[in-house]
Amino acid sequence: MKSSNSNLKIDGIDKRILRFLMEDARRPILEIARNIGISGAAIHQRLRKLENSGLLAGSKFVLNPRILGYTTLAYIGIFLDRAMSNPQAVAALEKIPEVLECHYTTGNWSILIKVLCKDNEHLMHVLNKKIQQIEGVSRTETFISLDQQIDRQLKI
Amino acid sequence: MKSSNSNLKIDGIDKRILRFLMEDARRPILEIARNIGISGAAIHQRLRKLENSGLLAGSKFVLNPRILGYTTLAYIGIFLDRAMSNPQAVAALEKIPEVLECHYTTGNWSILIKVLCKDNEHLMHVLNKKIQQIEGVSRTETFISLDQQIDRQLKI
DNA sequence: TGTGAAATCTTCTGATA
DNA sequence: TATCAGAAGATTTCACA
Repeated sequence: MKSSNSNLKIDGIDKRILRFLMEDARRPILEIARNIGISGAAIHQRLRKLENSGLLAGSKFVLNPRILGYTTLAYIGIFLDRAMSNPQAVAALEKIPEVLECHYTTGNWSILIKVLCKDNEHLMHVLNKKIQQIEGVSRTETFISLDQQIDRQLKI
Repeated sequence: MKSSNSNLKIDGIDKRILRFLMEDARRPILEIARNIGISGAAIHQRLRKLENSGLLAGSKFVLNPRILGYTTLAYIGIFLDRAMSNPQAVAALEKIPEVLECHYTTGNWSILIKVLCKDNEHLMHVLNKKIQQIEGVSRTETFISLDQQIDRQLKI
């Protein structure tokens, strides 16, 4: 639960810097500086401020899973028997590499997970041989993403 | 639908390079080179190959939304009246900045979306005043993420 | 696929307006 | 918060094993 105490004020220049870097983390600071019209040192200083504030949570290379043959994305709602088994269930899910996200949620299920598989057969295998085998898992509901239309970050 | 024709072969060195950069996109190539024990030029060459293959889909700065006061993450299943209204519904969802993901899915709903809001009140507002107002939306089911336990990319 | 070397550009820091 | 300037380091390309 990373959070910060700093009374963060981000102005329009901070936003422009962040928008550049949210699109391409490797964009040189000097290039952004030339675009915005201030010095590289100023951007450097602002980025340090933003980092200290905790707003900058890091940077990532993004892979296209299709190139590796991963074409089936699904969300799975999981019903657990007892509240007791939750942390163990999460620990078991963490060991399954196909599980990319895991949320405790309000509503019908105890847990909602996002899984990425090569194809439907692979998804079936993960469901039947891995997820259903976890102690405490009583029932699951699967929603396959037929097409992802939006994928973005918080707008700043 | 980005995809590629290249017959991609990634070896152990490619994987090590990618693992470094998936964790921190701004890690200098030369530093990775020293870690792995090959020259910077070789890494440079491999990265170009990986980029041409389409596997590298870019890089992103990651923000911590909590710092900006966004603490409520939710998934919302949407029932649409007619299949006809789907593209219009997606177009309308795209205009709502709180909507970060949108999937056509199998199962009960037509669409599953992920929304990020400041708090429950903000979420209520987005639900009642924005999402429910979209033509064709008949009913929604909301699942608030109480705690996200896993958040990662495809393991390579 | 790999390397070293050279040119160019970037990052980072410190002094200062 | 901004600037400039300099040192250290990174990127990129090329000729070649």
